[in-house]
Amino acid sequence: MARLRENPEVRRAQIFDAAILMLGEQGFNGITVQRLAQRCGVSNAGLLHYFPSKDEILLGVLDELERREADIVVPLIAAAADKASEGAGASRGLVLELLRSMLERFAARPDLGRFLVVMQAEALHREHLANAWFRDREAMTIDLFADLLATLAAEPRRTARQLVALLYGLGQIWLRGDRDFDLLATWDSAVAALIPERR
Amino acid sequence: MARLRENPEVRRAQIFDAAILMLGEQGFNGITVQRLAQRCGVSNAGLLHYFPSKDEILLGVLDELERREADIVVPLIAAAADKASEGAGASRGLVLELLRSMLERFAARPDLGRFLVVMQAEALHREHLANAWFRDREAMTIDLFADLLATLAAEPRRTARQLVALLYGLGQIWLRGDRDFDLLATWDSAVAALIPERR
Amino acid sequence: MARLRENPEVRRAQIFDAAILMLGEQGFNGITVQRLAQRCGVSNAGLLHYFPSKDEILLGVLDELERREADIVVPLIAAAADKASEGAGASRGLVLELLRSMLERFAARPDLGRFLVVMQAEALHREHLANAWFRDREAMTIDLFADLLATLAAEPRRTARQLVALLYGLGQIWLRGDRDFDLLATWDSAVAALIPERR
Amino acid sequence: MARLRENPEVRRAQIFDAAILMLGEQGFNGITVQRLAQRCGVSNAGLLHYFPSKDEILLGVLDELERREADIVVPLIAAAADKASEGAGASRGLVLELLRSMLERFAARPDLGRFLVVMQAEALHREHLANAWFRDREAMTIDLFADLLATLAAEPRRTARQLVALLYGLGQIWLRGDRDFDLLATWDSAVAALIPERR
DNA sequence: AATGAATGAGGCTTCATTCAT
DNA sequence: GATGAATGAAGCCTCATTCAT
Repeated sequence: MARLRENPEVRRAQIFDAAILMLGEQGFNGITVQRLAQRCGVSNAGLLHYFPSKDEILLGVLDELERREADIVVPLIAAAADKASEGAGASRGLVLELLRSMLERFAARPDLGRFLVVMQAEALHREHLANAWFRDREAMTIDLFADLLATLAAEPRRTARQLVALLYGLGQIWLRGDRDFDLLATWDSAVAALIPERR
Repeated sequence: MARLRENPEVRRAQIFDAAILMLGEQGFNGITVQRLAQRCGVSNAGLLHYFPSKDEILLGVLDELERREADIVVPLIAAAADKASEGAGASRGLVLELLRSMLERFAARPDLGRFLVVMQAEALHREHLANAWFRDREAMTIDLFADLLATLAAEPRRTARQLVALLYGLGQIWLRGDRDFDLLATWDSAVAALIPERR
Repeated sequence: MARLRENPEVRRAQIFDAAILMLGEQGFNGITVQRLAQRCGVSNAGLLHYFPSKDEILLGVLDELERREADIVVPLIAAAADKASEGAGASRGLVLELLRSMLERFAARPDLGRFLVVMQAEALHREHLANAWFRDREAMTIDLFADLLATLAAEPRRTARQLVALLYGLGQIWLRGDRDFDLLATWDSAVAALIPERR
Repeated sequence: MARLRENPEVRRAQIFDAAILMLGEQGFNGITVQRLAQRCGVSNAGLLHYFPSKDEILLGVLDELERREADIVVPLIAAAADKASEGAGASRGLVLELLRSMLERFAARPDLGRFLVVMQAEALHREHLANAWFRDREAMTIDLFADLLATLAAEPRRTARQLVALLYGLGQIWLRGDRDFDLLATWDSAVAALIPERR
């Protein structure tokens, strides 16, 4: 057998990508350590050398995702807050722009988007491994949106929920329909409608 | 063993309910013929006496759901169309009402809602047993909405997608958050924003 | 495949016998559900249809053994007690006879003897599945012997321990040496020496 | 990782001790190269650097034990033979003393005793790695005892077997019962009974 | 209608071992 | 001397399914 010794960092990244792909296709219960290993070009046992168990694979992926997300989202928000401080009048445009950039990230990595959409639904159940992760993530997102909308909407939390719902739903429809419509335009128009213009 | 001979119709219904519940919790790959049988108070083989295979259980449930849904939705739409024909001016109110009634049905049966939300995401994958079913259902729903919005929105299909997305997303958030906000009010306010008032 | 449907009682008995044989040869960690099943002419899963797990196989065997042993030993002791009550002077002979009959049972079923010898040693460890079973059994045996020796030995518990030790040890030596000496005679002579004749 | 470079001799001794301990607890099939390595503070591969395989670990331990034992027992016997040659009358006392010293060694190192007791039983099976070792050892011990008893017992081999049996059995009972009785006294009294006093 | 017996396939994980560093 | 990477081979158990009763 070709016992290919890879750089551990590379291997881990490779496993992450494959896991995101496969989990997004088949869900946690649908994948197999075996098949995941196969796609990574590693043996069954070889894969478990990096992650002690199947559970840890999912948790590891979530962990990594969280880290990456933080690296990206935090600066975005900081930037928005920065600009916003210059003048209150600018904030609606800034918020729309921020929201748009979130969807752009989604659209840029459909595999990741599918992973999130699928796992999120699977994790609805309280006993699911990833339930807490998605609960927390959702709560944080709603909180964040509500903060951003504080002065823009009469009921910021409600509008925040609507936006998050739209994000989930449009993403899913877009993925299911083989991306056969303009996701960004649909999103923008809905956002514009949901965040009322100041008079 | 108490070999309880049940009325077959009753048993089937009982199995349907249990299947919807468990599938909504754990997904198709998460459930087991064994465990489903257990919850129905039937033996492993006893369950498969009603459904030839695990696949058939899911397909059977979807079939049944489709039938029930048709029984309910068709009259609703007919009624709306009926009223609408009386005068074009009335239709916005009618559409809002119709949409609201759809969400009311969702809210009334959270187990069923969860089943749909979870299976729908799981079925994103082209190879999934239920992929076609959910694709068709979504296409029909979008078509239906687009028709209803024909004269109410500038881009009826786009608005239809937004509404469907909102439906999915709000449902999921509501379920995940233990129904800790007013689903109907949130929906109504979003719908009102997305379907512009005629001037 | 020849899907031979056996009488469940027969199957269980068959599994018991095979388990005793194999456990006596290879110990608990040395056997395999697979191999045990093979020797019983059942499939892997077929075996686990009778015992939910490998652990349960051992526990089941011990349970069954306990039951059988009780059926045999209790009457023996009752008989001894009965005879003994006729006249205290007779008891030494009775005790020797009783002990001899225990060893005869051991000699009659070397497979069972080996099972007990091997598992007993393996179960020395506190964490072993069968530790409690063998502890209890040993305590009971020592208690029983001590009772029988109450009037025959100056220190009944000490003599009881010596007898039990001899029982274990001779059994093991006999088995290891391919039964190349007269077990009963060796035992009788030791017992006679350890239980002093009344003067 | 702290790649602690240890003196090889020290490492080997350390591994021996850990192996004796773990083998005595869990038997050969119960231990794992991994776990043994862990207890030694070495990596998996690090352990196998000292012993080419798991089998070799056991064989190595037995080898080492044999060497140590020879170093101790040979002088003892020589001394006994020496004294014995002075006058035949002294030999019963000398034999009792010699036997006692064997048990004292057992009592002084319960971990080693447990190793011997457990492996000995496990090795009953002809196919066992250590079967030959324990057979040889037992034969030698019986031979030795029989020699010592040549003039002291009517049937030296029989008495020798009884003593060896007692040695095994008492050791095991003592270990199982958490050493809750006086091992040496129990042994001495049995030995005294089994080796008849000269008249 | 309903079940227990039985099974082949496969899933997660552990294990002893090899090899390059 | 010592290790991490990697693996093939099991091992226990679960699963969907079949079949005779």
